Amino acid sequence: MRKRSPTPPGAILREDVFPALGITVSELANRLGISRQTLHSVLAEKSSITPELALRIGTFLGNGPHLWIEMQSKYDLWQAELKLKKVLPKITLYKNNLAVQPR
Amino acid sequence: MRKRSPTPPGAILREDVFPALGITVSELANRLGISRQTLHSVLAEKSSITPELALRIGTFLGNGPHLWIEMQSKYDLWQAELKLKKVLPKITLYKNNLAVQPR
DNA sequence: ACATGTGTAAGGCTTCACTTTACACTTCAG
DNA sequence: CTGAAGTGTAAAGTGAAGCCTTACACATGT
Repeated sequence: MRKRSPTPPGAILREDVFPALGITVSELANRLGISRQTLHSVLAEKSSITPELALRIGTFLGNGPHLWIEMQSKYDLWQAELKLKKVLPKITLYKNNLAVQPR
Repeated sequence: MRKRSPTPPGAILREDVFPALGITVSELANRLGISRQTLHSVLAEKSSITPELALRIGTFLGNGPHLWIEMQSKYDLWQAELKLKKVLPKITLYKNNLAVQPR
């Protein structure tokens, strides 16, 4: 388990990618075909990058959706680990009961 | 874009992994800490493998969540491509307007 | 002064995962 | 044969999440 949370994809988009584009938030939203508020909510890390949004961004940038999918997945996994850290230890490892049916 | 849909993770679980365990669906659900119906719904491909569930399964099997996360991601991406295949072509590729502000 | 872009909030819609309760069916042990 | 256990399925209810439209306040720059 990693020590600290992976950077939220919205932060990467807001701090690294978006500034390099030289367009406004509103225009980017238009180009992506989503509402300005939806994009804003992602940039503000209020909502996550859905597969559809990854596809839109990936198409617009020309780099494909994978980058964003993976970033979001890692972030989601981290969140899930946090949420389940109390219950996970209760799940006992499966041991292959090689003893099937004695004959 | 791939030609046909990736195998749903639920199918892998149902056809490959689960049969090798030698336990009942009810018991697996118990071990995972989820309801029998929830597990059934995944096995029947009615619902997907959430990050939390991937964590539970990965912990139980001892192989970690990544396998399931990735399988689900690929499946979700395929679904999204299907859903957006009409609108994606409308997203025009970003061309770096290297011409910033003429001075 | 006015237009444009932005942050933010609210209301409403829709989808989805998950739970509990419930019923019908099958299989198998006693 | 009877009953327990496992299963497939469905319904109802809850909560979370993404997305949209509408709306308002604020800043900036022409």
